[in-house]
Amino acid sequence: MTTDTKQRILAAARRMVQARGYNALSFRDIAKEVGIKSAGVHHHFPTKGDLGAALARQYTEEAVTLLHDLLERFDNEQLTLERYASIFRSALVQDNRMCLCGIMAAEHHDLPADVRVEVDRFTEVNVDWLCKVLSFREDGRDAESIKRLALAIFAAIEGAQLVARGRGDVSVFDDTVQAYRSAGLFA
Amino acid sequence: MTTDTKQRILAAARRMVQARGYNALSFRDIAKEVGIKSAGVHHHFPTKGDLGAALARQYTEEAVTLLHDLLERFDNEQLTLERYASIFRSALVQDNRMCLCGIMAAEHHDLPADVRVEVDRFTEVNVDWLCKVLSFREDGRDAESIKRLALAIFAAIEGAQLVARGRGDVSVFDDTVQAYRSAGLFA
DNA sequence: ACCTGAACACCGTTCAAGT
DNA sequence: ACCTGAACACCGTTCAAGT
Repeated sequence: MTTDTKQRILAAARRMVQARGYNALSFRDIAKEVGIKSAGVHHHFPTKGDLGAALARQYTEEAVTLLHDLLERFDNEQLTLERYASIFRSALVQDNRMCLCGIMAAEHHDLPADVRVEVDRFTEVNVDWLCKVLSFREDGRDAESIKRLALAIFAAIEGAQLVARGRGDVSVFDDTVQAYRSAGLFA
Repeated sequence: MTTDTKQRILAAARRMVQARGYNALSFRDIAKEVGIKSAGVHHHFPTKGDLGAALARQYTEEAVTLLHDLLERFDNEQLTLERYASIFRSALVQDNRMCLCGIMAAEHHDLPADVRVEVDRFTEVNVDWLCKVLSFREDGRDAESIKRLALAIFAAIEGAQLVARGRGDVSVFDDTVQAYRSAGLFA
């Protein structure tokens, strides 16, 4: 049994959104890629909002397991955060794509409510994970201060990805993350 | 003599892009706001790319003079960077809008070449300005290190804006910038 | 359950035509 | 120079109909 239509729709849609955003997501383009008609796509995802929400949900789920694995083989903060940054880097390398939730955050105004919920959850998952990584430190930081720093690291990496993508140049991402490190934003 | 149609088109378009992005920019919506037909908008800006480029050019020009004034009344680094951050903050406060070039960076794939050029120039203007601010420091940093830090500060602030907008919460921006400061990314 | 064909009201864009 | 009306090929979406 081959991968079913629903999964192929999700895969095609994911690639489109990471490359061109939620607004540029087209049922007709998806249909062309999958080999059915656009009305057929609607059978699996009644509205564009349903597709977007499913997309973001799946994306966040994958992030959860990926980050879980990364935390399991935690050795030290620097290497772990380097691996974390390299996840965002790899999106840029793949045809200058962006984090699905990063690009969707920019389109906040056009997102249906249930898509927004998933975008928020992605941020939460990342911030919570970064909190865990940072709590390995022994600098007696309180939980609130850790949470703010975690949010800052997440925002900084999203920003590095956004600016590097705008320039169409991965080395901008590398330089920026390097500067974050030497400035002391993270280990 | 009142403001002419061309300027009113640019003003309406600016508001739309900062709220919903380049892709969501609609000639028919602009026409409705200005009080003419969509074909009339094309008389002033032949293509959507022409309008986008003019928009980004005007936006960057305004940034140039704004940043110039900010540098003229430079007193110390911390206050100057606080004023700088507050520019990006004010966009969020105005109906959760974004930096025009930030949101356009996310749409990089869909931008015509001449729009991309302007988005790049905005980044350059900001980075160059930050370099000047940072060069007031007396820590004997070389030019390359200053430039990387300037790029990092710009990317970090864009990221803070992006994430805060995604959550629809200005306080996320404030917390993040505060964390950048305590982490030592900037004074 | 899964998909198509045809229709709806929208796009950006073009172009001939009006003033 | 400035704008309109009408047309073009596109959208997302709906829905009745086919298998």
